[in-house]
Amino acid sequence: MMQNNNVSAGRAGTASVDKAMELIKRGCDELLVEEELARKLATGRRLRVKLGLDPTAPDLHLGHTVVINKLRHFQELGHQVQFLIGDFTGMIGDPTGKNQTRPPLSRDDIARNAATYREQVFKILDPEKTEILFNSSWSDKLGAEGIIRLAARYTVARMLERDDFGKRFRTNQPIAVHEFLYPLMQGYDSVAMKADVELGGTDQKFNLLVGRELQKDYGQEPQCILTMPLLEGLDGINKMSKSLGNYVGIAESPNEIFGKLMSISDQLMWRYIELLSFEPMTTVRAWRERVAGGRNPREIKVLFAREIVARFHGARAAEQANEEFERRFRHGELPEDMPEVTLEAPEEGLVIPQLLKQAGLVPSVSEAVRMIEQGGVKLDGERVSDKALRVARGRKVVAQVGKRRFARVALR
RNA sequence: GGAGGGGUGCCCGAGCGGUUAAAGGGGGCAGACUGUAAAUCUGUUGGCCUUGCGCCUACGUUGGUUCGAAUCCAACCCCCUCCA
Repeated sequence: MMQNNNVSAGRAGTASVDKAMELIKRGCDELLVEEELARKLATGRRLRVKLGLDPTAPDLHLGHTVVINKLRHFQELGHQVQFLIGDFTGMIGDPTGKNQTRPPLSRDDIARNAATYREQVFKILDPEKTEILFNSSWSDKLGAEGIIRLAARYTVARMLERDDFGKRFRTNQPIAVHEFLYPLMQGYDSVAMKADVELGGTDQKFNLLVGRELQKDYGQEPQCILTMPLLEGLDGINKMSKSLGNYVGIAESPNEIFGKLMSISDQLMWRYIELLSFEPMTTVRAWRERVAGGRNPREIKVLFAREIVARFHGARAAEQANEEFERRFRHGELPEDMPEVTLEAPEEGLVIPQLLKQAGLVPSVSEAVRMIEQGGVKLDGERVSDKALRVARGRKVVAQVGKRRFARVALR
């Protein structure tokens, strides 16, 4: 399931450093400072690569995996990943972007979330080269005095360099004092971990840079920072997020993942491939040429969708999802399995809108009527145009609404 | 503490006494087409049934005025802007 891009670890001449740099830079937004990273790589040392995560919301989607994939690249190059669960910083709540405060999490919640992370993340990462850490283990020890000393190392002016702080300050929006602590604590994590590289989304750039500064302050070699773009959701406009419903969850079924990936636009496909595929760049370039030469982009999308399904569910599942998709959407056949329901019918039979509603295919009879009027309803493959149609007791039918909702309905 | 502005359907946003289940846009859904759950075009988008120019629910909350209110009045709740 995990492919090896056969780039071997460390101990390397400039040629392999160059190769490593190409892999590391793939899809990334910004790498600071490039020469420093090249130098670190050239030592042949096993680098400590840090990624910090909230202890909340462990339902990962493909957007989250963009950064995790990059960690994997580092592992392929032989380096050590340090997966940091921010159980201490979680109490502060990163003010980046949003303004709603999160409810504080209990120790149990955090432990459970960490376990879920581990489970999901190891579908991508190599457990042998991954360490999981909790920042409370050093932050708790700081105490009030330690935090004050830490806070003394940074100035308000520098804090206001962060775009959202600056903007809020200029427009008289509130900034709570503790919000300044977040970047500081995150930076202190890098000190405590002696991180060589820290990854994050583009929105994390400021926080990552604070880590660099603090490390210098503590007499350490500063970490390099690597930011990854935020992945657009299925709509191609907003960033992928669960609340917008434009996401592909990595725990979703093979058919769902496959279908959702097939539904992205032909243009967006390339973005997804760049950020999510592990295929070598040479292959991707060849794909682009093929499509530019008139090949159907659908073919490439299939390859990509299969790769992603295989990553989370294995190659067999990917193949089956592919076949199922072909059957249903190219040839318009019935899905492999569909929900079966048994409904009570009155003597004179059950009217079709009721049937659809009771079978759970539509949320209301009004919706059912609308669907019939629009020609979206089929019974045993036959389009239904009469909304007063009754289905007799004792019959078994396959009811369909649109292209994707099916049920096998028995009436008694 | 003072002065203003505002809360409308999934979201944004018009309406400012009747013909308003509420313009327009976004999103969603369906259909056509197709190369796919791409793109494009069209339609649709509160619920219920006895499908009728039917009934119920809905414009922050609660009351009131009126034959009739999202639209007017009162009180309350919440949000925003400016001043201090």
